[in-house]
Amino acid sequence: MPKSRRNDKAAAAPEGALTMADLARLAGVSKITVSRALSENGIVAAGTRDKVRALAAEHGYKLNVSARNLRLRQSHTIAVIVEMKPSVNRPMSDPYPLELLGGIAQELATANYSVLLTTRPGALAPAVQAADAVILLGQGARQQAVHLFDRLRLPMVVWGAPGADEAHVVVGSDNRQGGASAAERFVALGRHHPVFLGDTDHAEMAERHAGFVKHLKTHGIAPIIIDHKAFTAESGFEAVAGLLRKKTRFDAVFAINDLLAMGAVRALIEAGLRVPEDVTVIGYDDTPLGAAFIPPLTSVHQNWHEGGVLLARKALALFRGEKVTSETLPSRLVVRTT
Amino acid sequence: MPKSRRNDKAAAAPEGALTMADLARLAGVSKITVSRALSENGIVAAGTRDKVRALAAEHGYKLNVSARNLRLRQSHTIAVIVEMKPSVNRPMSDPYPLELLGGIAQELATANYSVLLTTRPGALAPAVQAADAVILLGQGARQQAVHLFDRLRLPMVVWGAPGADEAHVVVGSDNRQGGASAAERFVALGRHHPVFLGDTDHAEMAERHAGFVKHLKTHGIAPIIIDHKAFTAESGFEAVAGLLRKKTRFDAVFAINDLLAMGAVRALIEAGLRVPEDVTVIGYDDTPLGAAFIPPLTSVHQNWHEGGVLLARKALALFRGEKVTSETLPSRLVVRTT
DNA sequence: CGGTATCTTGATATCGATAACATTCGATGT
DNA sequence: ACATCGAATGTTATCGATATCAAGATACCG
Repeated sequence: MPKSRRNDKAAAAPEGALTMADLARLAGVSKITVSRALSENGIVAAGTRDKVRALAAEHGYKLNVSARNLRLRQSHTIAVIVEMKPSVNRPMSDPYPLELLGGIAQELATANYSVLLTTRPGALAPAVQAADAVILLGQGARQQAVHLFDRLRLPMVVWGAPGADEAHVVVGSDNRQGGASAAERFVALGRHHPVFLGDTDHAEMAERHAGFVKHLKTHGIAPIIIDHKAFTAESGFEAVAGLLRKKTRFDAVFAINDLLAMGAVRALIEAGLRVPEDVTVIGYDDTPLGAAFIPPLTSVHQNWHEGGVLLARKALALFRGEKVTSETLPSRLVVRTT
Repeated sequence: MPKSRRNDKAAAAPEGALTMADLARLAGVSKITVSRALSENGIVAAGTRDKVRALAAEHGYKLNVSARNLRLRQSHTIAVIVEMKPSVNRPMSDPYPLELLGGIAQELATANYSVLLTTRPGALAPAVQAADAVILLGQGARQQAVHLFDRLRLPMVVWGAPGADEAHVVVGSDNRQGGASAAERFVALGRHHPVFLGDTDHAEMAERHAGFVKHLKTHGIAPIIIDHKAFTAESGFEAVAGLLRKKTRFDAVFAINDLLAMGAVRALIEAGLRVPEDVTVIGYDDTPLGAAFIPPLTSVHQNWHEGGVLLARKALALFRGEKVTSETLPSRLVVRTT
């Protein structure tokens, strides 16, 4: 069946490829009238508009996007650059980028925009450069981000921690508050020897750390900090096992990641301790896995979907030349068993 | 700064928007020569080509994709329709769609194609309809898929199980073989009372089930089948706990998913059984989580990245009118502790 | 009934790149 | 020396939609 496809094109225009000119002929009006009738804000007599729209629907008319974009000198496209390979920093095991993408796609679809997906190496493709704006996911707001921005010269919005780098519009979760909410719970539970588990170099994690430490300080508590580069359950296990071996005294663990938290819980249970009675544990990201974990993990939830929606809106606003500011989404502690 | 953006456009073309005509003037040749010089297979004198290319690079010339696509009557775009919301069948906790997407994006980028990402509701957007082909992810090869195909009238490739529905080109993992490889290992380990844990209604899972059962049968073994709709660790835990309560005799568990497998392992360990000595467990998908689990999970690995690459290639081939067939990727058992 | 305001529609030019056909020029053969 | 061939480049037309400016139709006013 597909064999003749190529020829179909060259031979007969029909092929279902109706143009505005065709519609115009059918309706007995001019091209431009069809254009106006089909557009949202075109000024046409109600009767004409209805007739044209009916015809368009009947014949399955499809707008030629390239032609419109060429004429309007814009692409109606937002490029999303995602880091899709797993790495030390991003175990990929979480749904994070997908949920963000879902939010972005949904929001842009309602605005009649398209999502052009690329990985970093593909960012120099002409189609990307023609985008109306760029959204950056999973790059960590600094380094390469700036670089790409310079090269592309496009309005850009970044997901991450609104760090010192205020050159970009950044959307991200309130990691500081997330850290604080964990601290808050520990205080409420009367824990006095909390442990922080995670990489304090990473921008977003550093925020969680800062919020955590600060809140504890107001209660006169200084946590034990375990600066851990890896993000796996195994490393969480090891870290806590190490503490236990050294007979360090602690009664609470805040991990910057559900995986680490799960490893920590395992280590505690294997050592014969009770969770949460002896040691209470809080993770981060509120992954489905943490929720399905046994015992179900208490974790800080980030609203990724909404984050995606926000990224999309800001990208569009930026393109339109509106004033756009960075924004931080609230995170909230989801209390389960641990 | 962005305030004047709109006017910039209307006012001065400069704005970095160099066209072929501009380049032609600079190089002292005609537009078409520039076009040929910049294209891969244009016939131009080597000297001219180099001069033009140098100029293009120097001035940062960017091809206007809309114009090219309009003229060539194709979009150089493949639409990827993904189900991005979590569901009973797809816990989203696995990297599955992202890795596929990564493979697709990479392959299409090298072919100078763009990836247009949409969710199902966005599939009727003009930009999607203009795509050269469509790739469907996470829809389960039947139902809606056909529907969309009819509506869109586009070459289409689907990720999933090459079921009875041979109307489409389907790329997927060899789930039957995956199931068989689990059975094979159980046999090799001398286990005689294996359990199958998973939803046999779901197309892909049904394949795993079939392969598993069939291979066991050749060794005269009939597994216990637990037809389980949920895909969470908790439900895996419950299922195995139930078996233990009923004092069912079993020495091996094959779960169609790492989460279920992890739950199963937990149930076994909590019941005082040793894994893998008393009961050996095999999961599916080889997720980073399973690998980081304690004990590290033995699991069937699917090559998603390659799957993405294949989907992309087939989509392109289909568009070009070449003959394209469904294809099944081998899966392999990754043996770890369990 | 003339004249102006309003509404609706149309003719033309244009966005930027490329295919198809035309042309120029030097080289080669006899 | 002339005809012919082929490489290199140019001219023109075109893809489909829309902004701009102009014109026709209708209504309303005094």
